[in-house]
Order: sequence, then C-alpha cells, then structure tokens
Amino acid sequence: MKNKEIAEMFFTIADLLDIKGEIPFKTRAYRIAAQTIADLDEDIEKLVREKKLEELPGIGKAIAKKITEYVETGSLEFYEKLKKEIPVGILELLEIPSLGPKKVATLYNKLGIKTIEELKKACEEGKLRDLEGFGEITERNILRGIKLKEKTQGRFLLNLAYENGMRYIDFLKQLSSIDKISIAGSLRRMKETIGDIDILVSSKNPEEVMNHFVEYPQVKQILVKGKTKTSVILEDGIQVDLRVVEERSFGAALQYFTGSKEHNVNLRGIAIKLGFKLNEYGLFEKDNDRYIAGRTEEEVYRKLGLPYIPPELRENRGEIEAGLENNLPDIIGYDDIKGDLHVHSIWSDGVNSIEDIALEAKEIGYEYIGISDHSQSLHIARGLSEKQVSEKIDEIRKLDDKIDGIGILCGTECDIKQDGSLDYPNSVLKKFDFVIAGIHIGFKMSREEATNRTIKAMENEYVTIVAHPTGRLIGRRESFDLDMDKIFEKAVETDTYLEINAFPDRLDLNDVNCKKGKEYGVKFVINTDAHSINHLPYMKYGVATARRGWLERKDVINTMSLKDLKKVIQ
DNA sequence: GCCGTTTTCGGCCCGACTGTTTTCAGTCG
Repeated sequence: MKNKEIAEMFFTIADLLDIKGEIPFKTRAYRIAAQTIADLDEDIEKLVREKKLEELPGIGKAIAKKITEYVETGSLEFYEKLKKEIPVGILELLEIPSLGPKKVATLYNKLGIKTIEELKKACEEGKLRDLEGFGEITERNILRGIKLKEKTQGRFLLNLAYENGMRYIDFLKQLSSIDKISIAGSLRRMKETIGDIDILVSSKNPEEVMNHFVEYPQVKQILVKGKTKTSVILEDGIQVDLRVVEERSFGAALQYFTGSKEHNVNLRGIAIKLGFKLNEYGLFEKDNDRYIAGRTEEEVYRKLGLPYIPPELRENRGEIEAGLENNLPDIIGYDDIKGDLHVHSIWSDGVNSIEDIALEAKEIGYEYIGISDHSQSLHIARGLSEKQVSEKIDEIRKLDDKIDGIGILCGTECDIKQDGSLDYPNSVLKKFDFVIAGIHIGFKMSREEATNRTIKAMENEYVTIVAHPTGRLIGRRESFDLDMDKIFEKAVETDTYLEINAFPDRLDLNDVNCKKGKEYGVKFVINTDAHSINHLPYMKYGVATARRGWLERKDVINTMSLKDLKKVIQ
C-alpha cells in the first residue's frame, strides 16, 4: 500500500506551493486530495489499475494523472522539480508559531534561511528586523517559538490534556460572571493526541473572564490577550486557548471551535446551499444577516436538517452524510461499561491486591472486574507460573464469595509466542474464566509474520480476546504491519473479541480500525490494562475511541450484564 | 486544482489578533 506515502507527498506539495506563492485554493485542493488518500480504505494502486481515481472526492484529472505517474514510475516529475526550487527541509520552519508560508518565503528568498538552526542564528544576530513585515518583536517571538518547540515536540497524550483541561475548567468556574463553559477543539472530540486545549465561555463580562483566566497558577506565559480571545502556555508546556462569546452565540461557537476543520467546512457548505451563513456567532440568513440559531449546538444542527452529531464523530468521515439520511449510529455512552477485564494485580506487575482492585471497581459502579496478569515466560513483568495460576484462581473464588456487589473473574494476559502458540498449554488456559492473548516480545515482523502470528492465536479455542492488537505506543513505537482485513475476518469466524486498550499511550485498536472492524461484524471489549487502581479511570479514553469508531453498545461485550457476559466468554 | 439541481467559468469558510504599519498583511484556528 502506497496510500500513506502518496498522501504525504501531496501534503508536502501543498506546503511547498504555499511557500512558492501559489493561490490558496490550489494548495487547498492538494490538501483535500491528500486527506482523501490518507483516509482511503482501498489500496490506491488498485484504483490506479482500475482507472477509478477520479471517482474519489477531491481528485480530478490533474491529480489523478500525478498519482498514476507516481505509482507507475516510482516518482513524480512535478514534485522533483518543485523540490529543486524549494528545499523540503524548509518546511520545518512552518512548525514555528507566527511563521506561515509568506514569512518563510521571505526568509528563504532574502536571507537564504532553510533550517531552524539558521533561523535561530539570524534572529540572535538581529538580521530579521530589516526585512519588510518583520521587526524586533517578530525576532523575539520566533526565538520563543523555537524554544517551545524544542521543549514540547508538538502534541500531548489525551489524558494529560484532559486532566489539565478539567482542572482549568474547575478554576474558571469559580468566577460568577461565567455563564456557560465547555471544552472545545480536539480535546472535546477526544482525539488520541491533542495539540492544544480549547475552552469556550459565554459571559457578559469578557474582560473579567480574561483577567481571571491568565491568573491560573499553572500559567507560565501569556501568548496573546484580547477582548474575546486569550492564549497561554502552562507549566506542562501545553497551550490553552480561551474564547468568550455572547450567550446567544454559545452553541454556534462551540460547534465552530470543536471542529474538526473538515467537518466544519462540510457543514458550512450545507449552510450555503440552504441560503444561510454559518460562523462562530450563529447561523444567519445569507442575504439579510437575520439570526436563525446559535444558542445551542442542537439548534444549529437542526436548522441545517441534521440530528445532533456527537463531537467524537465530527471528523468528516461520513457523519454528515449519515446524519442527512438519519442514519447516524447510536454510539456507546461513557456510562455503558459494566466492567473492566484487563487489570493487573500484585500477582504480576500491578501494584494493588485483588481485593483492593475489586473494592475500587465496586466503588466505580462496575458489575464485574477481570484480573488478568501476565503469563509465565514474561519474566520482566513477573508472569505467573502454572502453579501460581491455580493459587490465584483459588484466591479469586474466595474473594468473589466474600465481597458482595461485584463479580470477580480470573483472566490472563497470555503471551503470544513468536510462532503464534500461547505461553500456557490448553490444560492451563481452560482454567481461566477468559483468556486475553497479546504480543509482548519480538516486534520485528513482516506483515505476513505479524498477521499469521495473531491469527494462529485467535484460532486457539480458549482465546477470548486479543489484547492491544496492533502493538503501537503513541509517539514511541509504530504499529505492527497487520493485514487488518484478515484479522477482522478471523475475529468474526472464531468469535474472538478485539480489545480497545484504553491506556492513553496505546488506544489500540484505534478509532479508524474500530469503524472498519465493525463493518466486518467484529465485536470488541474495552479494557484499561490498568497496573494500578489509579489507572481504572482511563476507561473513558477507550470508550472515546470506540465512540470515534462509530461503535454502539451492542458492539462492545463489556456493556453486558455479568450473566450475559459469562455466556459469551465461556 | 476541483466542482456543478443556480454555474463547464467563477467561485472556493470566515473572523480575531498581532505586528508592522499609518490602513493592512499575515497567521491562526
């Protein structure tokens, strides 16, 4: 599959053309095409062979011809020429706040600056201030931006942003002049990584809100402070943007700032077709600016002929079309989970006793909890020997009798060995209430090896669940190269449930794979992989991933009662 | 460069804030 490679090439072309000064509509067309390719389920080479490229939205004659050339010859002359004109390395300059294509072009054309290193030096030597459109403040801002970039490396894991965001909201709520308040942006959509935290407020006294906002103790630096918009950087390095709007615009603004950008562009297109204009202040008649809606998001969507679309779905992956046909999924709710089946105890590498975990699970309101410790060969995680397995099962049965109001199940996170066999013989596996199989060592595998290894494990009659199926660690380790179509087919065939691992650096399966798996009829289980009772609340990030993957309650087995669950995992 | 139940040409989402200007371009979301 060359999809990813080709999508990235077109994103790069768009950036380079921006710097070259090409009209924005053209570069946007390249980005839309690139996004279409990136989201594609099918192999683009197949579409080239079948001459079906131009059927894709956003891909016309010119781009189709370029894709075909690239697939057939392995390179694209247009791109090669462009790279000679403008060095690709220059694109890293765009990542610095306050630098866009125009300024980067000036820096390159006038001073020959191509790298962040060169830019830093030029700023320190005061060489930028004489350029048109630049000044001393620009130099200082650029230096500050470079420092920040060096420190944060871009994006943050969902849980860090979520926890910071909620604490900030609590602080802001102390102010009585705040009327309504909500998280917006990618954090409200619960994306797996977050660039910055967006907060939206309605208030009759914006100035007071802004002043209170910048007094939050964690604020390290104020980036901008205006009447309706203020941005700060927290001690953690994360940026927080606050917008204040009038009450009658709150819903429209919340919709607007929640995004995604692609969802909004699509939505605004619908507004225009209906003779409206949609912006952060509301929905208006296009001709006379008459206010139509804007107090709530529901109202805005309704006037556009749509049901309410939950934030997690707003990625322009077909939710608007589904909404227009009244065909949106009734996605799983955050309160629908009745238990967590993947929790480690002190028997292996967890930090809490089974009793403590059970009591905490009961406190959360779960109906059951599954204690799944590592298997024997995973020595670094103190995997359990066969003898220990028997002892642990005894302990669990006793505790299950002793503690009322929570069912305690005994599982295992059994290692899948290099050849696809399992780390316990079937005579041991059958003692557990359920078996979670997962790959923990030997990550260097070809697509075929990784796929076959996983499939072989699924074929074992005692395997109930595949843990973190693609093995990725966000920002640290790539996914295995798996043939997901084959995995989904096998999961349905063998009644194996695929895990949505809710640990914030895993979120594996991810949203895209959930959506695709569902189309095959795959059933899922959402587990935290907690190693401490403090990790049990991570469940919400797994549910969010399921919601982003269009999953409904019936697609997820741990929404079932204990009685029904026992029937399907036996 | 893409697209079309107003259009095969002429549109393409839109407003706030900053810094450099002295009325506005560029960036950002």
